[in-house]
Amino acid sequence: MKSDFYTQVYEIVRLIPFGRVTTYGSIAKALGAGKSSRLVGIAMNHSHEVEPSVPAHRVVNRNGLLTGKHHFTDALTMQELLASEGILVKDDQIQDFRSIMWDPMEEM
DNA sequence: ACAGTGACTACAT
DNA sequence: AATGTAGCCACTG
Repeated sequence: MKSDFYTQVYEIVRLIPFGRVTTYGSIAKALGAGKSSRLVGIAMNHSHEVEPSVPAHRVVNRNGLLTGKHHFTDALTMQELLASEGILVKDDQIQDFRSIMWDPMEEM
């Protein structure tokens, strides 16, 4: 395998349930590399060229802010995808973020 | 092999 | 509360 780390990140992101979100830090911690939250973000940056596709819109920073929305085709794509899952987004901020937060550790 | 980079976080001012 | 600085580490050129 040529980049197990990225692959592991993608796997976890695909495990995120419909209508839920998680954070970069949580994913990093689930991989046993709690200090590599930045790498998770970088991995997501390549997620668009990976198969099968990864629901990157379900990954936000620890504040529930859509920091990576500009990396999507259009700046509003991420918010719309979330909205289609019943997740309310206001000014790039996920509403009731704490309630829909999903911890990947729970599935491990 | 070395230096730069980044969809993050935590701490400091 | 808001802004700035500093660790963090796998990947790329």
